[in-house]
Amino acid sequence: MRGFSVIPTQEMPIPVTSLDWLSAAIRQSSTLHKLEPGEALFHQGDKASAVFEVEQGRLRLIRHTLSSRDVVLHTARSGELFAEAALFADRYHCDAVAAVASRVRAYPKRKLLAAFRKDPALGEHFMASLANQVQALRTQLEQRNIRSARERVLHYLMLAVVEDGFTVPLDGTLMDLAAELGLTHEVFYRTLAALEKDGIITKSRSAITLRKRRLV
Amino acid sequence: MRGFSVIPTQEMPIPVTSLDWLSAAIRQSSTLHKLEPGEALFHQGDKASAVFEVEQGRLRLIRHTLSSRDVVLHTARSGELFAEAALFADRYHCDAVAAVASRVRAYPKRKLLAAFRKDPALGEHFMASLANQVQALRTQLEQRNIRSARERVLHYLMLAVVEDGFTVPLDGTLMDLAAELGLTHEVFYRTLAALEKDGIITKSRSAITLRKRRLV
DNA sequence: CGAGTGATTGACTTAGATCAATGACCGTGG
DNA sequence: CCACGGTCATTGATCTAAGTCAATCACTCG
Repeated sequence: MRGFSVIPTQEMPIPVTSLDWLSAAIRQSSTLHKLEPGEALFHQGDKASAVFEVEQGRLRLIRHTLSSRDVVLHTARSGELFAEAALFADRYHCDAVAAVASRVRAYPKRKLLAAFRKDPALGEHFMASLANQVQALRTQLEQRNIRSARERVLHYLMLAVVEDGFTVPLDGTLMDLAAELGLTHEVFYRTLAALEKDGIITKSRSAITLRKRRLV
Repeated sequence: MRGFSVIPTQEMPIPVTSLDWLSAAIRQSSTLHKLEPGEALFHQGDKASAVFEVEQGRLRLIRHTLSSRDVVLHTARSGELFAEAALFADRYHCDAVAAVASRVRAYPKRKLLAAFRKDPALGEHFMASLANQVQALRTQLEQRNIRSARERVLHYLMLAVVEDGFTVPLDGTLMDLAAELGLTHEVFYRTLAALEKDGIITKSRSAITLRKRRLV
């Protein structure tokens, strides 16, 4: 069984979709949108009316620049919340376009803000979730500063570890993990193989385990 | 004169130190701390009592892992706010250690929370700033997914542009910029040189300018 | 006027990307 | 029940762009 491990949210690198509390409180006023591949959810300059959650699929946030080319600001994946800044902005400052067929839940900005005002605890929740995301993203960025694949992977593993301090449960595919680390899957496989050969980790289908070490 | 350009906060890649409003409101209850190189500001497990701003210097946020080695979660630089998550956590989950002699301003958590409760607008401000940081960080991460130095630099330039859509003012040194882009300064210089040779940009001491292009 | 730092360019090396092939596994439909 | 197509995992061979080492020049600051 996967996807069952209880991982402290702070520890995890990315989505941290603990907007369950959000859903619970605001679900009823949210709406669902289905998008064809290539279809736009909103455009740069549109009135910012909602914050979104990707239920399924993948959306690209794209900025159109004056100097011709378009720039991808972010790719939002399954489970992620995006366009949070819409809460405080008047208009969207980029396009959101489905990269593949996607399903998106929209949380109306006014409702959210109203809910936050009415129930400050809810607002604090949201604030906390943002703060955690900031931390996680900064950590991921720090990780990307590590050039060596081996060190990068180790950096990740040491942080992705569960409470025992040694086990990293594997939830998705290794390919996805490779992408998250900013490595090609080939290099990632090789690196894991090398680490295993050097006795630094052991690897099973469901987890990677750091071996205890005496010396640094 | 540098450091004078007015850049919409959303656009910028990283610090976005628009906590001026914060300072204004809470400055008086904040305290200043001076740190020697190597000196710790707080330790993993300490009661989380404050959020900090680097006024000068550079701090490393370090997590101690069970599997011996320490991991750098983040390096906070001049102007950056850090340990925001302390607001919602009971204890710090990493050490903060001065990388060089540094000066740090501490904003007591209780004061901040109290202020947010008393003046919801202030809280919303803070929330907005967090949301913007999340966006900026995600964008920077997207940028790091671009392997080619040339494309990465272009990606950066197109987003760092001021309102005219073509001018990127140079505030710090090119070396710093290179680091921010995750490139060695040599490669960065070469890339800029190549882009200039190809007529895609022009470069002066104080700015880089994207040349208009007809075709993609 | 020297020391220190940033900017710049050349030469060389290498780690990671890329291309390719193979086997394991899994669901599905006949 | 099995053959087939698809995805993931894995490994080999090769290539190249980015990293590394190194040298030079311009500039600023005491």
